[in-house]
Amino acid sequence: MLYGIGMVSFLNTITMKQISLVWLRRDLRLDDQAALYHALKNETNVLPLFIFDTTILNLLPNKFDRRVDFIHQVLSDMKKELDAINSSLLVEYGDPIDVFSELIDRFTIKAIYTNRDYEPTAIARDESVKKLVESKGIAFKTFKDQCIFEQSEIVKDDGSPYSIFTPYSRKWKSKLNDFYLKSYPCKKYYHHFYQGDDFKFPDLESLGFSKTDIVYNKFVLSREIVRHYDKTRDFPALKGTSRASMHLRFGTISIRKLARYALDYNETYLNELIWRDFYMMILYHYPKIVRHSFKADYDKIPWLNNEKDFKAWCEGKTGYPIVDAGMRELNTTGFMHNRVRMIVASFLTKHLLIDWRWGEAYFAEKLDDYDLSANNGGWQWAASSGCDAVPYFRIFNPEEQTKKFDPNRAYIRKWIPELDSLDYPKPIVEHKFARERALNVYKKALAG
DNA sequence: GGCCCCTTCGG
DNA sequence: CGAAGGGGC
Repeated sequence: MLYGIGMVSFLNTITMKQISLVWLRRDLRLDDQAALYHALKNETNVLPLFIFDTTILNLLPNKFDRRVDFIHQVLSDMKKELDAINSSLLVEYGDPIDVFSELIDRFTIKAIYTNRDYEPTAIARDESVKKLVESKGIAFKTFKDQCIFEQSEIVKDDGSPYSIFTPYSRKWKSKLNDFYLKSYPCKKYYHHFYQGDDFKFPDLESLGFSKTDIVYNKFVLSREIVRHYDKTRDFPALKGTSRASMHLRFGTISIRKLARYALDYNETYLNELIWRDFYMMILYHYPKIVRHSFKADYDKIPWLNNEKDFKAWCEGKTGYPIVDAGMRELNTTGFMHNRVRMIVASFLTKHLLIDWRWGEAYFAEKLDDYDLSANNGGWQWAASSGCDAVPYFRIFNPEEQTKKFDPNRAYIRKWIPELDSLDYPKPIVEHKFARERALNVYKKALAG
């Protein structure tokens, strides 16, 4: 009897097709995708896998999360595309280590292909998965896909990483050539996709989440916006930015495609893409910045961290219209124009002397395009604690920023309809007083 | 064996 | 694009 059961599972194993997995994470597309390309080129029976990672999902306080809904919609589209070529998509739910333990028993897996992620927790996760699968004789192969240049590809002549953007970007541009921007021609090897069984696709509710107002559409970059980017990007009332951030975050657009556009049409736009590479590189080399100031001295600042002020900032009730408009845009849509992100971050860290970590955590919760490297970089830039940050004595004046970048107050009025009524709050702190206070607190902390 | 040219190939 | 490698001389 025991012999019989063993025999059945033995037969199942040897008759089962050997497959290779492409573990999708923030690269949710089937074209110009590095890991997918290499898997399809080198292997047969290639099956894409996505894991709804409970170690991430369990930390999301709001079950109406646009990001989870977005991923779910993207995967649903992808599955249709794969179904159409008689292939499939494997979607799992759980801690990746447990999921892979289970998959190793369920399938005969030859190799796992995936694209590198540079966040410390992702690096640790991938290390432990690699250890697990390699102990079972399964290859674990990783590729560069998220950025143009990663890790130590752009370093100073002595091999050390840059911490100043301008020389970094110069080196970046000098190293760039068409080959780095070339699209990975995945379609050429589509016949190597796994053929056969259809795998169950979970609905959003079974993952513990609910439908939101987000609708996923394939991202189309506007050539006109990129062409005029340098002239329009700072005006939040205009449609002057590419709105690519969420697609870059989840990989529904290829960075190479955007960089080709940028190179052809607008240098300023290209620089913004280089900032993205720069901050990913910085996070890779200095993972301590997740919790600590890049410039250690700045962790000596005695933040006031007034809860009432923080709440007013979060809710868009500081009495500073440009700040409040930004926060309301964020709370309502999950997005905030980048010029306004800088203004609200400067206001929180300098006017209110609230720890940049509080602001960053709030953005992490609310931004649909939230990305650790870019957000940490942006917050530490505004707080002056970061690499190549704004100097501490440069404090954005909200009124001056408004005059320059929202002169007709069109953006402000869009988000604050009650602006001219008594319902709109008085400023929670006076600008001149707050500015002097910030200067004194920063100066004293950095001197001591 | 050494050099040059041309093709291939990598991310 | 630029490096590497094969073939011809």
